[in-house]
Amino acid sequence: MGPSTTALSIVEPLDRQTLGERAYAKLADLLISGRLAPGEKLSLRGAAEVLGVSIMPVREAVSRLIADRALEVAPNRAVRVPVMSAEQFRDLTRIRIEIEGFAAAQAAAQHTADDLAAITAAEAAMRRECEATEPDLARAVELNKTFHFAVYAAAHSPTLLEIIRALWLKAGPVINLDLRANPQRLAASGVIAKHDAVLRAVTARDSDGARAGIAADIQGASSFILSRGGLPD
Amino acid sequence: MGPSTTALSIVEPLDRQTLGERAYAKLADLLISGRLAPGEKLSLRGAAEVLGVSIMPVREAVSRLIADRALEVAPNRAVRVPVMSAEQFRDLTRIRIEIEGFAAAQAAAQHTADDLAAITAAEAAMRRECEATEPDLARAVELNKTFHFAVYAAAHSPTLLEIIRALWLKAGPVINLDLRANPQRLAASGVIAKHDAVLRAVTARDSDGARAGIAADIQGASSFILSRGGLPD
DNA sequence: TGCCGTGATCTGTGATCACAGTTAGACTGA
DNA sequence: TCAGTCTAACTGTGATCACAGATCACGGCA
Repeated sequence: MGPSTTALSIVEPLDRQTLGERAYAKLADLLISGRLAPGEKLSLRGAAEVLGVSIMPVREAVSRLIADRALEVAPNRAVRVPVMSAEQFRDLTRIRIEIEGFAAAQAAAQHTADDLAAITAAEAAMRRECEATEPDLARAVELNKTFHFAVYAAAHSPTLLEIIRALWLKAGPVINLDLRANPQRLAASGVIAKHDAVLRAVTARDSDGARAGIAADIQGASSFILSRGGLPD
Repeated sequence: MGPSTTALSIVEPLDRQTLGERAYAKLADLLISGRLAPGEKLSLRGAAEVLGVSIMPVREAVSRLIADRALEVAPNRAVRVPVMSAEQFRDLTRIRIEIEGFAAAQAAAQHTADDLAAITAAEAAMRRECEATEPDLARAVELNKTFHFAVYAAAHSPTLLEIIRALWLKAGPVINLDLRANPQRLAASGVIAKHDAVLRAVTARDSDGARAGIAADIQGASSFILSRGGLPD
């Protein structure tokens, strides 16, 4: 054994994440942050070379993302980011409002002091970035995600959190690609005001208010994107 | 080309599903129908031999199921069906009621004549099996699944359907294992009456009624299982 | 000039091999 | 008889090879 049993009992965990998991995390991040555009093709061997591993870990990561419908295989066997029709996007928005709204309501009812501190901090960081003279778009996208998931995490339901993560995997490419094309949406659509409403509702343990706030945030972004008409069908 | 161009235009589709998909479908069916018990270990090579393929397709299937939390890898790297604590099961039930209830409400509002016919037929088949002199348990489980998904399919949302399928993948082992141990639950818990209530609500386009009916069905089974106290923690 | 066959190169899928880590069983020692 | 050790047979993970199908560009024929 080691030099000391007591020392071992402390250090133990030793997160041994597999290469496949790391590849999945990397690809998932690219999707959620919208750096992989809808329709973009993805080569297993190409991705493997970029990530500096063999194609085996990439295969596992990609097969998981395909199972989540975050990627798809074309009839030609080519792997690509799905192109979402306007109707599909409306459907996804409806589901997000229902499920993320539910999570926000649960968060309002069940949050702890730590949860509230995390949510408050995330809201402040997001506000600071958006009100800066020259906002960093990539950072704003990241902070938006941080805020939402700080709220959802306060619902204390791992299963629910996982479902929402899968929804963001699908919505990410569409939403954030659009945001890249229209940076002014950050200021125009009143994201900050809606986040503030959510924060205040959660603080007041107002479940209906939290649900409505999240719904308004999601619906706002969705309507903006649909109004631009960039989606097929 | 072939002997006739007109003939080709008819036959074309030719579903070429991969071995990995078939392995996934097979394993998923085993989980949903509860033939894989919580805690049961699963060997990649063993499963591959049973399925008559190499371990590669099984690896893909298993990694997808692990991503869905329908399987888990123990710290020893052993793959097994997760053992769910009572608290986790309560959490899962709460989410199922919310999401499957939402799907039922949507189904009530948006179903077509074909949907209604499928739901009606599924309800009748389930009733027939349960009221038989000696009901076939495995068949009853299958028919219960058919009825629920006939309802959910009427919501016409592929994304929602996929989420629910993932939920059943988690709940299946617990629910159907318990059902195997307590076959009398089929008659005792009033499943038939609840399904009938759902059918009537959907027919009447009563969204709230459909939601309540599904919620009662899920809650009924969950309460029964929890009352038996077979779950750890 | 326009079109079609053809081969090189890419794709994902599947099989096989290699490896580190764990586990269980048998064997040895007292 | 029992405790300890050590080997042999597993486990999942990763790499490499093999293959069928798809894509695309080049070249020859009409």
